[in-house]
Amino acid sequence: MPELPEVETLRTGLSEYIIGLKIKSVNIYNQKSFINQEAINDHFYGSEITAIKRRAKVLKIELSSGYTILAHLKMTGQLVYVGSKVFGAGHPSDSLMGKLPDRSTRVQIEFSNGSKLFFNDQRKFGWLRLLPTVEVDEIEFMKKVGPEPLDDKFTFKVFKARIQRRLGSNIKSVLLDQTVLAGIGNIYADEALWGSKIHPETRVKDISDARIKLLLKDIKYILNLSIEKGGSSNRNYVQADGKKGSFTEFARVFRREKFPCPRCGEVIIKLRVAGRGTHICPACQKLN
DNA sequence: CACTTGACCTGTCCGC
DNA sequence: TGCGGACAGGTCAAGT
Repeated sequence: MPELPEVETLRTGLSEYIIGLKIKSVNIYNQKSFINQEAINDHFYGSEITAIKRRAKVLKIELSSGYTILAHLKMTGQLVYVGSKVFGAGHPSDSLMGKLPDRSTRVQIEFSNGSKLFFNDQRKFGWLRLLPTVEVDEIEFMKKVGPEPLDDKFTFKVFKARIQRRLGSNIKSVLLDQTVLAGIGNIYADEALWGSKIHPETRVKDISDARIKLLLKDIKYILNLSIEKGGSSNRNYVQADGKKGSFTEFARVFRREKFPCPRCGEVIIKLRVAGRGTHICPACQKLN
């Protein structure tokens, strides 16, 4: 899915558009895409959106009813707001008027002012889940998920201790492990490893402190840069108003196999690590 | 434990 | 053009 920068971009966009709106109705086209539907009648209809937060790759849309909609987009989920009736002609979501819902729409939420929020998800892996706000941080995922990498408290010392919980594992799987740290996925794992010149199959115990320091620095750099660019839009991801992010243009190795490494000119290759397509510069990122 | 594979789904792309 | 297989930004469960 959407990794941390994409979900964060979505959080910002949605906050601008839907905070304060009142939920009028909901259409659920795919039952599995909306968990805990039994709470809809009493805690969904008529409530207002009060805040939108993010933890790891999960969005928390808080309602005045004391309930929260959690949203996980997984690989292909989108939350798209169509609000031309509110913003008038020329709003970015204009181009989507009349195009949604489409065959990938799993849930449609209509607000009392006539605007709509669409949850589209080609592969149906993502979900919305309605539960009491006080229970959000008690669910299994929230309890076990690792720290936020962009938090000021996420220092070298913390990062090192977190990754060294898995000393014998290759660094790429560890970066993808959400219980070690939150929010990194396949794109930013590859980008950060290239930035710090670490081969993705390097075992954690073989990485020096100096290198761990560089890796942390690059993780923060790359996540912040991507948020600034509105996230990556390789395939399915779009922002809250349907626009694409531009980070992909700044990717240095991800899906750039056969292109030259921007640092040394060597040809970028693609491998399979941790069961995922993995892109490296074989000259910059050597194993040992 | 660490690691792999399969499952969940749909769509696209590539080679024959 | 059609068909089969591989692959796609994520996470879980089960198997080795």
